[in-house]
Amino acid sequence: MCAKKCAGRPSNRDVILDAAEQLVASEGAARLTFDALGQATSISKGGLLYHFASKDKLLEAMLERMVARNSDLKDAFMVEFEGDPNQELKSILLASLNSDAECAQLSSGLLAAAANNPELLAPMTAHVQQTFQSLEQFSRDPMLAKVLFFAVHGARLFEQLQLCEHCQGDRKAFADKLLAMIDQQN
Amino acid sequence: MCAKKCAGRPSNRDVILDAAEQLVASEGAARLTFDALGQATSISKGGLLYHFASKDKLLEAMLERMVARNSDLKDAFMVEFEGDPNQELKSILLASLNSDAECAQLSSGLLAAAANNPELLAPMTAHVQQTFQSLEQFSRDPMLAKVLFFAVHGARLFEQLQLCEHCQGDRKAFADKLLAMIDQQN
DNA sequence: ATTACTATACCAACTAGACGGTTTAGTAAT
DNA sequence: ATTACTAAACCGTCTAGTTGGTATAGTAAT
Repeated sequence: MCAKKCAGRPSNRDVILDAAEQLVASEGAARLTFDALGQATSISKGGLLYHFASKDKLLEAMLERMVARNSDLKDAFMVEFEGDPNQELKSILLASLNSDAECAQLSSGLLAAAANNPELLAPMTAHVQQTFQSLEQFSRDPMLAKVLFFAVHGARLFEQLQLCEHCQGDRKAFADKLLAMIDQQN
Repeated sequence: MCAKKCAGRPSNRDVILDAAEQLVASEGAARLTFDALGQATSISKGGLLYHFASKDKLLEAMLERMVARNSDLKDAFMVEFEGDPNQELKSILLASLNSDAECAQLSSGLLAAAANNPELLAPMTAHVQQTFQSLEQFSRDPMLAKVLFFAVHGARLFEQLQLCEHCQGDRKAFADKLLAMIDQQN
């Protein structure tokens, strides 16, 4: 619950979540097990279960962190695009597309939750709906915004599943194309 | 192996594959088990294993049928867009977006394979690469083509995961927007 | 400075059940 | 005769979750 201000040893919570994402990306959501996770982190199953009382809780935590990171990234882009008439749209898109190496497995949580217990996606659905409202409100061409939003997430999916290799190399060009399309809308 | 030309009773192969897709969509890839599939189809485990000797074979079959259906749909659209300068691109996009109710769970195979054994996606990767070459070759603006391609698959993903509700209702409008964007490219 | 206490962060061993897959023996439609 | 199964028992392995105990680090009274 408390990471810094409380007594006790420092927590491995984020280490575990990182390993979980990595595991899903490399081996598939079905092999995200406490045993495998224990091997990857050198933490015993008991230790893992101390942090996440059940597998569902672990999946929830993965989703939560994913949303939080995305939100932080969006805020950062909002600053970068200050003054741009399409600030909101651009920030949402680039946050989702994000290129930070540390967030490379951002959608592992999504896939893992979908595989193990789709009901866990409910809060995610709410978040998406909120984003869609934002797109609707702040975009001159909402349908274009929707298309670009889906494009970003399609690209992320293909990248995560390694269905295409050059997605990474072209990510900059891809992002530039998205921005150009936004600016060119009439 | 033979569905029509051989003697014996008619095969339930496709019935099984349909149920498998349905199961993945509603319960998640992790609950795609022979037991659950047997319950859903009223076919015994032995019967299922008669058709698909292992789970990997089942997943392979799901992917194969998915690709085959997509290919057939694309051919149908190629006829529909005969003479259109963007025939290829439009056909590829609409085939993937497809709206046939019977193919509603087209990407279940993808998610199930990704979850259980990512290595099974290798043929899929090849297929995607081929599609990308086609896009590169037949599109005036390949980057736009790529964006739209990802948009279609992003929309499919969100629909499959039920991350947004109105995707279905808006699918026609979404498709029209894609086509308009293709025609408007300069 | 020592002692006592508390909260956190684990570990090792175990259990009950689920899962993929096999086997066997038999049935039914064509 | 061939194909397409059913039914049911069975097996080894894996998995989530439990239990009961231990180690570490900070807190606070003495």
